[in-house]
Amino acid sequence: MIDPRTLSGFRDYLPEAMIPRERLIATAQRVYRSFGFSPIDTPALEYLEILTGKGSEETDRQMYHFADQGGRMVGMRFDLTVPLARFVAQHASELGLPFKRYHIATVWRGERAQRGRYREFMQCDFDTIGTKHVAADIETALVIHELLSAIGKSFGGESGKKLGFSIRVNNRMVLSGLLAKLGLAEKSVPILRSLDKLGKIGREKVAEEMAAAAGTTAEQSNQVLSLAELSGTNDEVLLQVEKLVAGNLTGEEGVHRLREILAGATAGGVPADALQVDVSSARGLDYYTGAVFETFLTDLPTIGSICSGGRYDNLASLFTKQELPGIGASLGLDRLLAALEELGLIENVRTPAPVLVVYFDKDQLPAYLKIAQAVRAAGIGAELFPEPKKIGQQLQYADRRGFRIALIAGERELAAGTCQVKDLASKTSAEVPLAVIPAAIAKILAG
RNA sequence: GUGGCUGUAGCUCAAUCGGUUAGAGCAUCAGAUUGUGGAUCUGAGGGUUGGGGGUUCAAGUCCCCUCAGCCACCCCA
Repeated sequence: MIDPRTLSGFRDYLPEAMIPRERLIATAQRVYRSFGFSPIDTPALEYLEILTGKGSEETDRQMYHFADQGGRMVGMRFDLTVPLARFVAQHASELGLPFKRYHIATVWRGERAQRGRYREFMQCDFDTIGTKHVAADIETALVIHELLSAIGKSFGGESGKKLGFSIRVNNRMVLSGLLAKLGLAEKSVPILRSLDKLGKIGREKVAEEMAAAAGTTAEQSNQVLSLAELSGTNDEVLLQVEKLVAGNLTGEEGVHRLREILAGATAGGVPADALQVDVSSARGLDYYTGAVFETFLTDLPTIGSICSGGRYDNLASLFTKQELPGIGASLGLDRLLAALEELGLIENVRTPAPVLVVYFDKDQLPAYLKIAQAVRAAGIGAELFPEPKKIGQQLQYADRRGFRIALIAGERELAAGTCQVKDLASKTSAEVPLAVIPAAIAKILAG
């Protein structure tokens, strides 16, 4: 016998996991579409040269790649942003700019699996290509906020539990500006990477790491750290940042754009405390050039960011001479799902249909088929139990799968042209004429 | 990819110093004289103790390798 097993970091999805997963996908689709983003898809495999050298050395190392049967070097997509850059460069003339798309698909990363970190997982990306205007930055913040709010309503809404989250905003121009002032512009990648760990390892370790990785002096490290350590309200932080980068155009522009994002988000209906300026948040991906976003769950920050993104103004430059700036973010669907599970926000439902038609009288199959079809015709999912087992067993099945309603009709009811509509949660039952079954069900489902 | 911890039934766990045929609860399935569920009772299935090798008269228990999970690093959704 072959041991049935799955690779490390790769998982099966049982119905109780897949039902909330599909619900999450549907929520993301709805939100993205409501902002005018269009769906696209791209291949899981690309020529290796398309994918490598876009994120960082580390991402190249984590990429799954191999030679195909024809000897071509191919890679499995590591994210959805790099394939998007290729896609837009290839189809720019057909798409027209600006182009807004969403893309919900699986990506693969060959890193060690952990809680909330998998080797195969789904990302839900949305991006706006072809504009540098801050309106796109603002809209990105709005979409992230709307997305997480909608997910909160869809998942904890009825149980009374709230899905708390906070969005951290930064702009890399602020850091680049300061680094330029300090004569460290060339060293920005290692410096940003060290800085990103500030919350985790503390100021002294970061300073040590910067000195080792980028050769910064104590004074330079100190300047960079003093920027990252600023605290207070968004306005207070920005005032201080402004002083530190004063005199550098890039830095001043970064501060200006951060202010515009905050103001725009407020105008767009985002509560003031939902967005937090965090100057130390830099993100490891090298391709970000401007605004940067990260989203953390208030009750489970340790699982990491569940929705991150930012502005990249020259990602497509490797594929085309046309200037294609972009901005967007990605919802980590599987990580979020792991978090929701851990927070107890996922109800144990193993059926996608709310109604079970009991196969009660073995000679009445046509009547049951007719009833089930009438319910479906009304837009409500209905399953007919596949064999005439004892009624008690069928009800037990309905309970365990999480059905909301059972339809029971025996000889007596069918002769009278009626059917019992049983609310499984309240254990109450009403006998109604066959014609009004859908209405009776709809009433229970709505209540 | 590096390091640490862990691995016994589908799940949660027992099993004395290495000592006979590896147990229990939950879950699953089947019943409890055939028109109403989450309870209870009875019974059944399910394990080469993650896999492989070694030490020993004897290994779930000790050693090595390997696979998987968790944690840290790295990185990130």
